[in-house]
Amino acid sequence: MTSTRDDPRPTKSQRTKAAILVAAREHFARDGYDRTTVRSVAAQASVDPALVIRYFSSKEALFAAAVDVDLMLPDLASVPRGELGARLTRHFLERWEGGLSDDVLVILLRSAVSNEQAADRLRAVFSEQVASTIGALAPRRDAGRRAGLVASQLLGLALTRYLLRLPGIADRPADDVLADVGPTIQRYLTQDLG
Amino acid sequence: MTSTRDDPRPTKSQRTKAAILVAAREHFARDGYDRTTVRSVAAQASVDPALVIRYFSSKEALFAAAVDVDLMLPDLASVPRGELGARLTRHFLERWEGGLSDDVLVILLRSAVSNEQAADRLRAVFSEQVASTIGALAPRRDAGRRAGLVASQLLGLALTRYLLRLPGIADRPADDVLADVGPTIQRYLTQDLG
DNA sequence: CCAGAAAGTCAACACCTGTTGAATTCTGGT
DNA sequence: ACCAGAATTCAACAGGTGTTGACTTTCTGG
Repeated sequence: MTSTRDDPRPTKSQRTKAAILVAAREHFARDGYDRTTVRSVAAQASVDPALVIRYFSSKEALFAAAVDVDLMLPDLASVPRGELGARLTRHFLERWEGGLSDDVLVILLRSAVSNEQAADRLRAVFSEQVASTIGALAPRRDAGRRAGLVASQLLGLALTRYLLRLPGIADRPADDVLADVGPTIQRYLTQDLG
Repeated sequence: MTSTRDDPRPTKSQRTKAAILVAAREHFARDGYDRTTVRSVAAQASVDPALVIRYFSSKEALFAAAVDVDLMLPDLASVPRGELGARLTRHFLERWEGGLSDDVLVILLRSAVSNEQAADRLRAVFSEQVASTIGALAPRRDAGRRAGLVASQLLGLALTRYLLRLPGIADRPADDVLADVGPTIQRYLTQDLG
């Protein structure tokens, strides 16, 4: 055996497993679930296709592993009520735009649109992370409604800006977009709803 | 020859061609471009796969034909300025929700996310139809910006409501959604922008 | 009634997919 | 230097894809 446990340096197989995961994220993000092939992921990780299956059992399981995500939403409870919209929107933009970011969000959105399993996953992330965070701010009765509205605007922003790259929204600086969209989110979070 | 022209009853081949198109729209809408197979479209149209190719040359061309769409945007010039948001949002919801509707919008959005050709097409529809309609209302300088914002919210609504079926937005009556989202669109269309 | 065009089918191709089990190479401990 | 066991590759499978060209059926005008 190479090491029983607590070896700080990851074992060889752990490292290639991680490399496969990185390559998989890149491909899933760029091409979506269907167009991503086990062979292309393997090639990019400089590895045999069979190894990908050996480590992850199947393409579906590889996807599930690639998309295990934490939105890292800020704690909105400590934010002044009047800045909620701007704060949440900025966080969202940074999470998408950050060069360091794993491409997990792109993967999830791109794949969820044509893959029911991915859609399940996204709905789960949404209700566990977004809806519950917002639930902490609003009366229970409104929480789902507000969360849905926020999601419709923020995911719409991601869709048009990062996936479709629509002119008029994709070609503007993040700060400008923030200034326009932030107030909408603020309204959805705090405004009286009929 | 069966008829030179202006025969009111479509010829046989025109009818099966149309049937293929209907089947194709249904499959592209439900499954997206990649998962839709020429064979399954042919089967649903009760026709040989080869015929699909014979009539449309290739799967890509079939897709292009299936997605040739007219948003049928209302003429916003005749709408009172204060009702623009509600009017445009209602039109949009009806266009998606209408049982009679061809599934063209679902197809376009679902496919555009993972298919660059479809994305081109959607950007074209957007700039030719949405951006120009809005351009008629706003100063040229703001038009692109407003159109982008409107698209981000309306496509986000479609995404979360019809494709992802997020709870909190998909399970509410259209009128409720209209009441919440309409004012946002109104703001994007008419409000002063910094 | 029948030639010829139109409409549609058949069988096959070349290629690509996820996945498998056996075979091979690599590596660390004694 | 040896060798167990981990790490990885090889070759192949069964099934599905878009597309093609030759063939057959169906229709129609003279």
